[in-house]
Amino acid sequence: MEKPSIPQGTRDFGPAQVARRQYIFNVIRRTFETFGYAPLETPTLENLSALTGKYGDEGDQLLFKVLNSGNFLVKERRGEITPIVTAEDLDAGHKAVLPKIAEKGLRYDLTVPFARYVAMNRGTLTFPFRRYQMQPVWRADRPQRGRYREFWQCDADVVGTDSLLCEAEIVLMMAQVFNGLGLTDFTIKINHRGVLRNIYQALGSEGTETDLFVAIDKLDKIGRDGVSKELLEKGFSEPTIDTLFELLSVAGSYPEKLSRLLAGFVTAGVEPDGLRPAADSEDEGTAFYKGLNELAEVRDILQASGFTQFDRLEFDPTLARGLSYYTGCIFEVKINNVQMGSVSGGGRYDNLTGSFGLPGVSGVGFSFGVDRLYDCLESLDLFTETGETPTRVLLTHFDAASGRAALPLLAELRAAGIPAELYPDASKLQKQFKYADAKGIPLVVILGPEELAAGVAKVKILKTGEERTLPLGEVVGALTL
RNA sequence: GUAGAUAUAGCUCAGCUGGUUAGAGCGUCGGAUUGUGAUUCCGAAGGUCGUGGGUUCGAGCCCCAUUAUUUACCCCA
Repeated sequence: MEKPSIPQGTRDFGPAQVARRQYIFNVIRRTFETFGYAPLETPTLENLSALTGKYGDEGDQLLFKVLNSGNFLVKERRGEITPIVTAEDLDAGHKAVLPKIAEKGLRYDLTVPFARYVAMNRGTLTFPFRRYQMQPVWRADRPQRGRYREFWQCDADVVGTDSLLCEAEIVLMMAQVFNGLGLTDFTIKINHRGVLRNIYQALGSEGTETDLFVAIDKLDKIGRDGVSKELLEKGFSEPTIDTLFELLSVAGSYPEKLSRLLAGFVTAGVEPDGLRPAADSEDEGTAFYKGLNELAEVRDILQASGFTQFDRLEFDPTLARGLSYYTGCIFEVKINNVQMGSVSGGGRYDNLTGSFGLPGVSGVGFSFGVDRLYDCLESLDLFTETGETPTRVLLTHFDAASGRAALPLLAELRAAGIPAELYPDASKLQKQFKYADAKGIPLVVILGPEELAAGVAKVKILKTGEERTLPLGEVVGALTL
């Protein structure tokens, strides 16, 4: 017989796990709704063409493709058979064959399907449109710690405004969720694609932007030497790399880093996005860089909103993030006292709906990785007690007569909203008690021949061992209290 | 895609330089207690040692292949 198994990188969730996961979902959902986001669900399958090209080359390779149904090799119409995959296609390799045999794919994230939805429903939506979405996504990645092939994201996005209030609210929501889950030691990292572009410009535009971003994103992981080595291989010169590290080494608080980078960009002669008139003189004004400026404003809005956890918010100019659709602010959150990749991330995308025929709609959003949050909470032992079953009361079963006699009480309990079950078999009472104990059911009602004769029921509280005898008619009332 | 580790009872793992009938703890089931759980005591069931080859008088142990799991890289939630 074949050993039962499930595909690599997927998991079953037992009752206890589901209860814990629901707890996480509820904290997130409550936060999203508090900020005015409305729920949305989209299909598991998307047209492959809607997914490709949005996540960079690496991302495209991680898409799960779904084979066309039926005979995907030939098309038969009125007896006429034409090949779908030709010999030339096969010669050209899998990349030529793929789009002909797989037209659908599993969603890779929730942001791109959302952009597709917005473009399709532009006529009926009221902008700015805020939506949240909690659904599984799939990536054909090699599974390892904190990485699964099927995992759940909780996404909140707002489109149709480029107000930085939205960015600030993302920080507020992130903090609210982590605080709500009891995860106190977190760091929200923030950066801006504009800052990264300015850094690239400050280097005199050597090499390619992507190579630069990919390399510096790894700074905290492989260190300065590792990044230098990688950049040298990508064609950056040594003096350029020195300039880079000088820029990246800015230290201090969030605002201090901003002003130091500003000075660095001016020194390097980076073309500013404009000039801001000086406050009281007739100077030529100070250089104005959109990225730095927006980061400063996000912080101002947070301050005005009563946000206090600035020690948890870090401006990190090395944060890059791989998803290629980001254009403005970018976010990433790490839980510090546990070894786990980022548990949340997001950013602004100016033109994601453009690829679906709706240009000029800016959006910003972020996402929580539920599975990683779960792993963090578990390794930090932060789950409060969650039972294996919702059942609160177990009715015991002695024989056919007592089992039958318990049914009215069972119905009464359920009608009163108390989750209850009757042990289905007339097993030994010992066994029924063991069952209640193993499942964490707090109350056992004993309704045997003796009790029935007297018109009473015994209610036992398992935790304390306390047992009370009540008239049958008062049981539900006593348990409701 | 690249590199490493692991695979023995339902679960977690022992198993000596290759040597007779492969062990423990937990869990399960039964009994002590025929109407009272979690504690205690007694007992039982449960394994073709991932799979397929090979070396050997003899393989859970050594060699080869294969599959699965897992860790790191890449990338990401």
